[in-house]
Amino acid sequence: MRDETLAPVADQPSLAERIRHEMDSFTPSEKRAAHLLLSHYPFAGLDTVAGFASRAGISGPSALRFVTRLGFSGFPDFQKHLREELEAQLLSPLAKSGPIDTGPGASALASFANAVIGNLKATVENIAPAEFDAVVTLLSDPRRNIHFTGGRFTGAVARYAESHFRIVRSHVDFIEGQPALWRDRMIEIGRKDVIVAFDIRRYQEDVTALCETGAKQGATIVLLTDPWLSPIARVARHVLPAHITAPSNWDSSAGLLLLTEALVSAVTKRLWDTAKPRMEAVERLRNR
Amino acid sequence: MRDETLAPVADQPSLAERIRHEMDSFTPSEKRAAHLLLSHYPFAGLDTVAGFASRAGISGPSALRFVTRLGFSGFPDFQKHLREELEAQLLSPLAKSGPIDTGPGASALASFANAVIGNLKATVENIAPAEFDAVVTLLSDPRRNIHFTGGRFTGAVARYAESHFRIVRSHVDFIEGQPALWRDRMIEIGRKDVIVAFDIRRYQEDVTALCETGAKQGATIVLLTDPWLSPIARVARHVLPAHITAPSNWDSSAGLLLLTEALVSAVTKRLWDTAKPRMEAVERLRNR
DNA sequence: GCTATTTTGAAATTTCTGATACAGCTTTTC
DNA sequence: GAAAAGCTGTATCAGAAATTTCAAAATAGC
Repeated sequence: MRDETLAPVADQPSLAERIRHEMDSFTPSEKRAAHLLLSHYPFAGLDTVAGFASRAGISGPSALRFVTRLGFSGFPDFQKHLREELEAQLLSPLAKSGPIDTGPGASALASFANAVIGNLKATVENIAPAEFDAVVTLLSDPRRNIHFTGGRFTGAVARYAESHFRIVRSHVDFIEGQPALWRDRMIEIGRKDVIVAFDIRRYQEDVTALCETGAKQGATIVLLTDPWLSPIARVARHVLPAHITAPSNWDSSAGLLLLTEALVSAVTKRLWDTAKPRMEAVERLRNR
Repeated sequence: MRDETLAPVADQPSLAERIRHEMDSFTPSEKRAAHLLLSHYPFAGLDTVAGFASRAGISGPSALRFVTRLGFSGFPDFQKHLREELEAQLLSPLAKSGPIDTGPGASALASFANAVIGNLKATVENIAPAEFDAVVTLLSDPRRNIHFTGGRFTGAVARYAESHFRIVRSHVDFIEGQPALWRDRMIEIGRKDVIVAFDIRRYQEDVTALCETGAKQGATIVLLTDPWLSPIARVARHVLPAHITAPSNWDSSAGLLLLTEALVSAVTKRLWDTAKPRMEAVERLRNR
């Protein structure tokens, strides 16, 4: 575990923080429950057990075990805590530094930007540092092969990731989503491989199929998705959810890009001794 | 079709207001319920019927009658409304505007995110609304052909743009940066064409060459670049600069993505009458 | 590759909650 | 001051929700 930071603000450590810190000690279904709760904190937890469980993609009993593990005597006790925390938070004088430009005259660009910024904050706050670090460690392992893939829109983000990682380290490639293009490549996927998949709602079946096939062959799956979790979460070792809703007819991938860039940055630092010469070599090739 | 998420703006009068307004017409026990609810709004209402009733000093049935009178079909319905109202209020952009967590123990992800958010704000503030609108108008002209292109990293953002615009309107394509791949296509480029180029520092000569060739043949160039301006700016009609510095060995493209998504959003709205059927058609093809 | 351990969900069980019927009480009206 | 109308609470019930049990499935350990 890394930082032992106490409450960043004045209030007592919220349940959300505790969950983030304990994230890596959770079982897979507990992690799912935790992700759901954190991504819609704390409202997801105010649902019924059955509702919460089904939204998290787990069974009722697993949801119960999750709250028991957090130290509550039962689901009602858990909900009571959430309500009280929420009330305390809402009644506290929230320091609200204003957004860029409020008011009806705000330009379309400015209000769109505000929404995106809100997404980025929510995304960061809902990701456990331990989970992020675990992914950094995984992607920094030079003995692993890293494969990036994504859906029709997220594919571009996957490419963006690949174009950076390709320079930082070796054994990096991009896999097109369409099954016809990866079927034959899968024979080489095994325990040494890591598949980093980008998949947000209107989840794509072909990407899911790719990950399921990979997982079956022993590959480690890292998933960057939305708070509702792509079905790939079922087979993923690590899940990093990003908020994507925007005042638009389209979802925003800015959160995914943020995570991607943060991962690139962290892995580059971690592998600096080997990454630096590689980056210099690339520069030399470009400048000739 | 995806659901049309509207901006979370001017919400209807909250339940609290309605209760205050109708207070006079309540029976004595209804007034007790109302007072409790208003004095601990809305948390008191999230309790069980029995809990709410006993705190209000009334019986269960009276509490039920109270919520029925407010127009809800039952207690669960009433609670659902309260939760939704609360969530909408808490998640409104205002609540998310301070910096994330600036302490020394802040995670790497959080401080990276703060830098990116700073970039987004700076980007928005340095772009003239008129310039942005002009680009929207240009990209909304159905008689124009739109070509997207970009460098080794920004190319992914250009692809992202293309994959959205391709659905919203026709005559959209992506041009690979390498001259060998576009030389022959340039013969078709002329006055009716728009080239949208993404280019940030370590400016790529091949992208510059593409734009210069296009400009010479009468195409309109739109450039998304960094504040130091790619050389393409000399031939560009419109320039949208984005801040890109981050606490990393790499630049951040988040500002470019923000501009891209804002453009997609604005053009989609502008062309809604024709974009909607196109989007529906794409959905239908995907779902077969 | 097999066993021991952990994790998980379907089904059964228990608890509790929201809803209702009805009788007593209070207030209003003539 | 009596009857009618309205309001309220007790007792009860039906249904839903939380919880427990237990066997299957997955995982880890050797």
